[in-house]
Amino acid sequence: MKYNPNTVEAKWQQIWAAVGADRVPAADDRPTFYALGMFPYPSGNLHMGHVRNYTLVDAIARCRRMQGYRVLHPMGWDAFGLPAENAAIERGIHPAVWTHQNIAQMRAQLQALGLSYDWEREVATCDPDYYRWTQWLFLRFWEAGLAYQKEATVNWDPVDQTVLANEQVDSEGRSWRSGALVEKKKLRQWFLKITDYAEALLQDLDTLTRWPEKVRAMQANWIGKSLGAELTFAVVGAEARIPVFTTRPDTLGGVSYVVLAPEHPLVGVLTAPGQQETVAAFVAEVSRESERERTAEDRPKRGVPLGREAINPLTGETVPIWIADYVLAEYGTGAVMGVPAHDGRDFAFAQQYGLPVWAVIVPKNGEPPAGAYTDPGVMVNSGDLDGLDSGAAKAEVVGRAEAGGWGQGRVQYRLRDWLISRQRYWGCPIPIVHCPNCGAVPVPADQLPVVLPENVEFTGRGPSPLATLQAWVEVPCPSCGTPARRETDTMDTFMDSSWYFLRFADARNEALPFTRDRANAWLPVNQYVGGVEHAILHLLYSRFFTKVLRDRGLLDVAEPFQALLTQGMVQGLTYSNPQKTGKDRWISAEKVVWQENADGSRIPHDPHTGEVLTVAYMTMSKSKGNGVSPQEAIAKYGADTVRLFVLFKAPPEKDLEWDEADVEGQHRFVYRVWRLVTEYIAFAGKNSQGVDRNLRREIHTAIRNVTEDFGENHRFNTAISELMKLTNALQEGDRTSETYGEGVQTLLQLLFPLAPHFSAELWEMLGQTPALHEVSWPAWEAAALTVDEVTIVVQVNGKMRDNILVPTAQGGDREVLLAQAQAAPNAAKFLVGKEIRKVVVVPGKLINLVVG
RNA sequence: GGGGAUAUGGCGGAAUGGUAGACGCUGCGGACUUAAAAUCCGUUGAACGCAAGUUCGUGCGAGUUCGAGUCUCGCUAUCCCUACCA
Repeated sequence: MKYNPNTVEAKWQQIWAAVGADRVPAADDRPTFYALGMFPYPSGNLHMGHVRNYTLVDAIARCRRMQGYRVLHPMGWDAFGLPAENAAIERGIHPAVWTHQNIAQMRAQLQALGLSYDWEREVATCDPDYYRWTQWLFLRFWEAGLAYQKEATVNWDPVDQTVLANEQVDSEGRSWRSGALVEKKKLRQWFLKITDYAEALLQDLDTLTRWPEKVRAMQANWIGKSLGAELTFAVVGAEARIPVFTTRPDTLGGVSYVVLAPEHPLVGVLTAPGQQETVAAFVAEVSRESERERTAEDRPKRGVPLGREAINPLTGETVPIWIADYVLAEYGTGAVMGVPAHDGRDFAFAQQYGLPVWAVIVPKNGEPPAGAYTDPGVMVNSGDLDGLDSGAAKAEVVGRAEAGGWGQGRVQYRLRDWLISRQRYWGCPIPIVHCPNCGAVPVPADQLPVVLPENVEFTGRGPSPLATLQAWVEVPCPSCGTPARRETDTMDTFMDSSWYFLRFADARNEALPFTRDRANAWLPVNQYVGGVEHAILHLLYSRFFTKVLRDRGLLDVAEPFQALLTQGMVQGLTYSNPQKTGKDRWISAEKVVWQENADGSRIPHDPHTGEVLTVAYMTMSKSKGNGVSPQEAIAKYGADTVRLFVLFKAPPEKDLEWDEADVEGQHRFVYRVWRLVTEYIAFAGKNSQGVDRNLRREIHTAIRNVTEDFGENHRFNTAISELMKLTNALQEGDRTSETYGEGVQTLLQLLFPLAPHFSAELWEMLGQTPALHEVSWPAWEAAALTVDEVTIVVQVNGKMRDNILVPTAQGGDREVLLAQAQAAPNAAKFLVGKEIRKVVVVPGKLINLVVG
């Protein structure tokens, strides 16, 4: 019978859906397993990155089902966000309509891959049934004092009169839509107090032993814990005091100036009369610069003096006070003590403006470097601290500061509170009403959800569409009934995705986002799989949510994701013209002009200029035109081949090169199995007799190795190579033995999690019942793995010289091995005239003769 | 500047401190075919050799060990993340 992937795949997808093969089974005494891939944004089309991500999770989920777990394997949609609003602006289609169309299309694409989702738990974050609970959870944060408002800087497009997201500002600081230079503007914004959890988020990284080291390091860096001190400088002739944060209190004696951020609140107070204009001009100039300009590398540091002096609390010396663009208002106290001798940035600044450099630490041995000396050392020029180790001096200075009331030790985190306000329509409305009497009042739970109004006009200009809808905005205060106004900001979409894994545990609950029991039953996610691009934000926010919800008594787990796998990118063949720079150097594959050389090799050329192109594998992206459509690949080869290819070509965490020849190779493998099994079926029943011990050993070796490869490390690439070996062994094996049938069945069982459709079909054709998705994972028999004789490697001085064959029982017998090794002809050559000084035996493996 | 990762044939990649290169791709040779495709068989790290085999070989340099791709120390290169974070 001819193998037609598309027919076979459609058939089994229908069968599994009809019998509910992928639904979470009712609770019983089996252990649970929660397998999750990061849910996608419904752009409308699946790309290869999705295919790889979800195939990995599916293989894990299917294998765990066969191994006797109750598996939760859900899928949903991260469905709020800007692209839907852009579609509305550009094409006049409502974001909800556009989004739901895309979801329908992508759901069909996922289904064509044969992914074993429990679709009854599907969620879309833009549906009121979901975002109602996002709002409900926001109010739990509010109750806990973890949601608050404050002024914050936003990107403001002066032409369109609208707020822009960071990703809508290009590298030159211009609006993507209007092209106007983006300005900074202060607006009152909502924040979540993630900084309250900085220490817990940092500490618990240690418990995530099955996360990649890389991701844990990235999160730790992002949280950025620094141990140091806050020290206070008094100001000559003024009441004000300047607190600074430093990690190097030992260098306090070397301070030659104090410097504030231009935005520091004390700037106005402290500026001397004669410096008013200079300072005002500098502050204005800095505020005009974009973040990018201000933080650009190798840009000279700039500043101006305030015309006033501060008093060094340790030495009593006076030093000038400056403001400078290299000091950040948001970090620490927004003020820094300038120690040019021991800080690279301060050194550069001091050089620029001729400020003095006073060294107070020298290396233990050797000469101090020409620039700043930032390593530990010995104190000098520091009065009674001289001779002290700089580490000890740190503690001493902090001790004196605490005793003298001018400072104390302090922990500083780099992590900032999470700004969740977005001035847009297509997001979850923040369930708050602003009342002139009561202030910010939460919308009562029984009035949730605050539903997004539908009759909205999208222009891309002016304030958020929500703010212009008077009928929606104007409501009575839930508390006192006074006419009040709804909050018109919506939430960052990361809010929606910070708890979706909890909703899947109880997706159809209409009374709560989830019950505590269900959450506890399924969480933490046993295996989470996604791209490393979410290593910080999504994963950190989800951890934060989980900890807050635990502290609010909504569930009992401290961490949402027990094991994390960050899969590599999918790369495509990429043609670029080295003569060009920028976006137009990429030539998509179908546009490349091929010219044949005399020797038959084909060289790619630019279709416009005729220049020779370079070829490389690069991450697939629209702009490079190097993407491969999953739909086309599935139509051409079938989902099983595509699945096997993405699993085989590289280990999961490495980048994967989409190579058509390798896809063909995988297709050949599928066909080979098909032919092998159908030929066996045609043959079966004739002469089935006897056990083929060698074949049986290969079968059970394959079971053992594949089972191990399906463990925590998810080595699907080597699992598939084991299956290829088993296939090769069967091809060479004796069909008349009864072992052959065992081999064929085992092959299909092991293949099922990876390539479910055609293995299920062949299983059925074999006449096996029940259907393959109900069959459990095979176990290997230790007895089947034994051999009568083992090959022992003979080494002389550690070099392989010969092999000997000995009965298994004697594989560790020193005398036997030594005698045979000396007799082995090729080894013997290297023993002539030499004395054996030592014999090393590794039982069952090798014997090494050390001679001299 | 800080952090993380990686380095093995023509290519993707395998190798609990014990036969380096499994498995696959490509290339080459052959079978089948009127021919081609498909399929099947053989071969495919380098050098020397008729062969048996020998020598070299896992980015570079040391070290530990009977034995190192693997462990230790020191470098180099590439990639990714992050960054005036005081």
